Order: sequence, then C-alpha cells, then structure tokens
Amino acid sequence: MLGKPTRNRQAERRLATRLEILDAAWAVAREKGLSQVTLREVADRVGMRAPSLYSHFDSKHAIYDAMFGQAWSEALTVFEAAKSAAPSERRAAIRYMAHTYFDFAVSDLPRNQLMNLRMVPDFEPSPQSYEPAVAVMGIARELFARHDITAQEDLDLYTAVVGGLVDSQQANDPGGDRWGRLVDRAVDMFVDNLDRIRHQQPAMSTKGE
Amino acid sequence: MLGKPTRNRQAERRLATRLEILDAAWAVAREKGLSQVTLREVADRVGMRAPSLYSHFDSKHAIYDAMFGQAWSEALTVFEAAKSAAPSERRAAIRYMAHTYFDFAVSDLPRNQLMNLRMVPDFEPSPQSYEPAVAVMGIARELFARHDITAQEDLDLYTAVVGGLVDSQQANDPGGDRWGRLVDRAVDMFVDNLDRIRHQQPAMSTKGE
DNA sequence: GTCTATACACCGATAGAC
DNA sequence: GTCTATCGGTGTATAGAC
Repeated sequence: MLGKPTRNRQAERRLATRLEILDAAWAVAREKGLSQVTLREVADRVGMRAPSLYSHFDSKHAIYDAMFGQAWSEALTVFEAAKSAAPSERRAAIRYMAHTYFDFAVSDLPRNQLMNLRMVPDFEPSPQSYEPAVAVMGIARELFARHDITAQEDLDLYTAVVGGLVDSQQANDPGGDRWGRLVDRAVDMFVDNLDRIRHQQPAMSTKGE
Repeated sequence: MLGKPTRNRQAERRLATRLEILDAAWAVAREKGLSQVTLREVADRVGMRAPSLYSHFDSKHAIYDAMFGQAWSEALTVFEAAKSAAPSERRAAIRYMAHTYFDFAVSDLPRNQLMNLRMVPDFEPSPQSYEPAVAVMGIARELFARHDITAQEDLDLYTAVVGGLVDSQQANDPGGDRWGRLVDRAVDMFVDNLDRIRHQQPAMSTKGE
C-alpha cells in the first residue's frame, strides 16, 4: 500500500497561484502607484474575477501583508550578502551597509513605500510578515556590534539619518542622486560623532539594550 | 449716492463657512485619522449634505490642499518667531531651529502627515498652498546664511537628518521622546562635520546654489 | 450663490449557486 | 475554486429648488 505522495500537487498549484496574484499586484503598484492597486485590476491580470481572490487571500490588506513580507525577505537576502562582503574597517563597513540599504530602498519606490508603512492607510503588518524585517534589523545590529556599537541611541541615530536620506531622495529628487551623494558624508559625520563621544566618556561602551 | 460698502458681508460669510469646513476636516483627521476624512463625515459636522461642499471646494483634494496651506502657514508663524528668538551663537541657533521644527512636527500627527505628503495618495499641493512652505524654507535658509552655511548640500543634509528624526519618532515611538532626545546630538554631529570639512577645504565656502 | 436630491462609477467585501 | 449578484461605502457630477 502506498503512503501519501511526497509532493502535493494541489498545494503547489495553490502556492503558484498566490505568487501569481502577488506578482500582478506588484506590477500594478509599479505601473500605476501603490494606491491604484485594486482587487478588480489585480484579478483581471491573472484572469479572474475580483471575489475569486478571496479564495487565496482573506482581504486586500492580506495581499499588502504578503507583499510586505516579500519585500523584507528580499532585503534580508541583500543584507546577508552585504554582511559577508562588508569591509573589516569600521568606517568602511558602515559606509557599505548604508549604501546597501540606501540603494535597495531607492531602487523601488512602491516597495519602499510599503516596507516603511505610510502611504497605505490603516495597514499594519502581521507578526509573521514582520519577521524578516526584524531579522534585517538583527543583521544590522550584529554588524554594528562587530565595531563595538551597541547602544540603542547610536543605532536609533543611525537609522534616523539613513532613513532621512532615503525619504528626502524619494520625495524631492526621485530618480536622481542629490541625497545619495551625501551618504558617505553622513556616515562619516555619524562615526566622527561616535568617536568624539567615546573620547569624552570612554567608560560607557556597554550601555545599550 | 453711496458707493460699494467697504465690508462685503457675503464674502465674509463665505470665508467663514470655508474655515468651518476646514476645522471640521481637521477634527475628523485628529479623531479618526487622515484617511477617514470623508466628504459625508465633514459635511455632517457642519450641517450639510456631502455635495454641498462643492459650493466651497472644487474637490476633496482641494480641501486637503487648503489644509496643507493652513499647516504650512502655521509653521511659517512659528518659524518667524523662532528666527527672532534664536540665539546668536551658531551651534545654539541651529539647535534652536531644529527643536522648533521637531516639536512643531511631532506635536500634531495628521498635520505632519499632510505637510510632508505621503499618507494621502495622489495628493499634490497647488503652487498657492505651497507658497508658505517655500517661505519656511526661505527662513531656514536665511538663518543658516547668518552663520555662513549656504551650500545646498549642507542644507540638504540638515533637512534629511531632522526629517529622519521626526519620521522615526512618529513611526516608532509616537508620543514618546526616543528620537527627540537625539536632536541636540544630531545638530552637534552636523555642525562638527561642517567645521571639519571647512578646516580641510577652507576655500569652498561659497559653492552652493 | 447656496444647498439639496439624485445618480453614477468605483471600491472592498459577502452570499450562494455551480 | 470560481463564478454571478449584490451590499454598503466612497468621491463626484448634475439638475433644480430657494
């Protein structure tokens, strides 16, 4: 008597359909903007009627949620590679991480809009989709820890600076590099500030959470 | 024969109604969020039917546009006062301006969401409503010029840093001060970086746009 | 000019037949 | 699973009462 097949054709087909729907949603987002992603438009692109999408996703927010998870999973892949490829010297390493994040964020407008919330009113990611986002933060934290940067305030300041550069770039000069050119300088500014603070107070290096 | 009355009661009434509508829209935004501002809800609060709002505004976007103009006009008032009250020493002056902007932005979530776009899909402010926003930038530019900071890159870096602090604060710790505590440090970091760059290249002080 | 009633096109979501 | 039909919601256009 044969047992259950190791491959489940039905589950594979179902997963493929889910991915097809998400691809269509990304396509609409990139062509017409994130706010123009409607169930009818997405359904049309995959050859369905709008209500049929509910067989694969509980709601429109569930589609956004899955896209959010995809986006941060992509980021996780990029950051894991960057972690291995990063230079060993502190300033160079942080420059490398900053450029990695900046380029990734700026290269895809709707993806970044979705990843950093806003723009989709009332959308909150599920814990599951948030997982890769936490993992990305963990990688950044590890890399900073290599260079003895562990204080939460230091990481907060860094994320605010790099996030501010990304936001300014996308809002005021999309497609250009007016703020991209400032990434190295911003990192230098940050590292110099760290050095200065430690020089003044050399005994507070293991404070952060 | 009497000429035209100097006061136009009809125009006054019309303006008052416009302000009443905008106040109602702000109230909805603060109570339920910016995305929950609907014409029917706003109309209900001022004792009208939804289509009647079209006697006072061309569209819902026109309401957002007027709110955008109001918000930046408030900012202009605050910044003009700050300009007069700012300390004369450079570092202290920039700290003062940074705190002024940070506190203003953080104190009203929906206002800031509207001022810095996003969150309202497809909304673009009209040139007229954008005017006070430009004026605010002009004031900031003047104050920086007092301290010989005129290069566009320097201003770009500053706005990115302060904007990043505001965004981080509102997104990750609304109501708290986790990033607010970093404002002084961020300004110091910025000013130190300016000093360092000038010390290295003392002949590039009049480069910016 | 100001407001209302009505209507339209679109949205996300649900119910039920097949 | 996917369909059709439909619901309550939205922004908005228009015709007409006052």
